This record gives sequence, structure tokens and C-alpha cells, in this order.
Amino acid sequence: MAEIHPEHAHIIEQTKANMPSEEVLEKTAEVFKVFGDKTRIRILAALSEGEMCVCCLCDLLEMSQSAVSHQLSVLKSARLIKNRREGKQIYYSLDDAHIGAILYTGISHVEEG
Amino acid sequence: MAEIHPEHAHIIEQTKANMPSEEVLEKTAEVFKVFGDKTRIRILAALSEGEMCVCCLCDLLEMSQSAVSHQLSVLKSARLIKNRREGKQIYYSLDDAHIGAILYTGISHVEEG
DNA sequence: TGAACATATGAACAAATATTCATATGTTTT
DNA sequence: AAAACATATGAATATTTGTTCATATGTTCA
Repeated sequence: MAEIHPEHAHIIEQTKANMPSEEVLEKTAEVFKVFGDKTRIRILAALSEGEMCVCCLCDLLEMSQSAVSHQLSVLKSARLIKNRREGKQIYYSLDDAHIGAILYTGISHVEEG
Repeated sequence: MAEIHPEHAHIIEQTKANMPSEEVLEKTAEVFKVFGDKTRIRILAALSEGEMCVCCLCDLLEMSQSAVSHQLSVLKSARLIKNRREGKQIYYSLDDAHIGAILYTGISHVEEG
């Protein structure tokens, strides 16, 4: 959208060629967006300690059941967490080890930087 | 905010004790939030190939100079990128290796999953 | 079967945010 | 010093999003 600088055309083409596809970049942004909320990060940090039922999460986070459930739904749609039913309660846990890895990459960036 | 289940009190306390501080979690969410936008991810992916001036980014992303500059400002405030001036142009680059690592952790999650 | 419990979900509202437009700042060149 | 160029930034707008409230779904227990 700016005027193309002929002497830059080469590096632009090369960079474009090396970058991940637009589809991958879009999906990656969507994944990070899900991590980018305090409530959801707190939920993920709690679940990284082990599975937990919804009411435990509500107590732990000191938030309403509805707010927690809505965010659990967002996390589940993005496949960051999974759940299982045990009687009346539903237990949530991280979907796979990758999720904890991403979470702690971010946390350690904050703690170190 | 839900009714406290006495038999869960123990696991709640233990999880709370093991979790990172609220401050760290809040900052971590803020960092991921900055990664959680398609335009910014595209900028970061481009800069992971090497430093680049603003007009190159505009051409590469096919976006207006203003929109790109606004997002560069967000990325810089969050210390994900840095810049240097060379004559009329300003070159941006990733702030440190950590940023590329976080980016590619997310990208590989998308590509593998 | 009905009551109590645990969780999910739709609608509404407030707050956050990405882009556009217009313009300002800072640099180089003539 | 003025003009041209590269980038930054404030205001306005449209969209997205997180929480609350009210209610629905599904399970267990009496």
C-alpha cells in the first residue's frame, strides 16, 4: 500500500518466500489470542498443576461459575483443554503437553525479562 | 464465587500455592495478547527473517503505512521489537531471541497439530 | 419422579481494540 | 530554507470480546 521501492523488491520477495503461509500465521494468531487473557491464563496455569473441576476453578479464581464456564468453552473450542465427566462434576485438563510448553515459554519470558 | 466444597479445599490451596503470582500471570497474558493479532504475527514472522524498514513491511503485508506503524508501536511498547534509524528510514527487528522462540513455539503447534 | 446439584449457554451491555483519515515530526536533498 | 520523503500519532469509527443475568441441560439422590 506504500510506494514500492525497487531496490527493496528483492528482500521483500525473499522474506515472503521464507515466511509461513498466511493460513498458518492466521491460525497462530488465533492460538495466541486465546492465551492472551488473564482469566484464561489463570485457568491454564491452574490446570497445568493437574485436572480440576469447574467449581474448584471458580473457588480458586474467585470468579462466577458463568464467567469461568464461558472461558472454559473458549479454551475447549481452541483445543487447549479437554474434559471428562465424573458424576455430576466435569474435570478439565490441558489438552496435551504442548499447551503447558507454550504457557511456560511465555511465563519464563516474563519472569526472566 | 461458587459455594466452597470442603473436600476440595486442600487441592485448591495446593494449586494456588504452586501457581505463578498474579502479577506474572497478568503480564504473561499481556505478552500473549500482543502475539494474538494477525497483523502483528505477520510483522514478527517477517522480522524473524531479519531487520526490515517500515516501507518494506507495508509492501510485504500490503497494508497502509499508518496501520503498520500503529502495530509497530504496539510491538515496541511491549518490547517485542526494537528499531534503529538509518537516514530517512527506520529499521525494525525482533528485540531478542526469546521473541522468535515464542513465535515459533506457536507456529509449530499449529503446523503439527 | 421430583428435588437438588453441577455445568452450559443465549442475550445484553460495557470495555477494549484495529483500521482509516488527517496531520505532525524528523530527515535528507536541492 | 524549502521541498520531498519516511515514519509517527491523535481522533473517530466499527468490530470484537469478557462478564453478568437469567435460564437451560444433564446427573444424582431421596
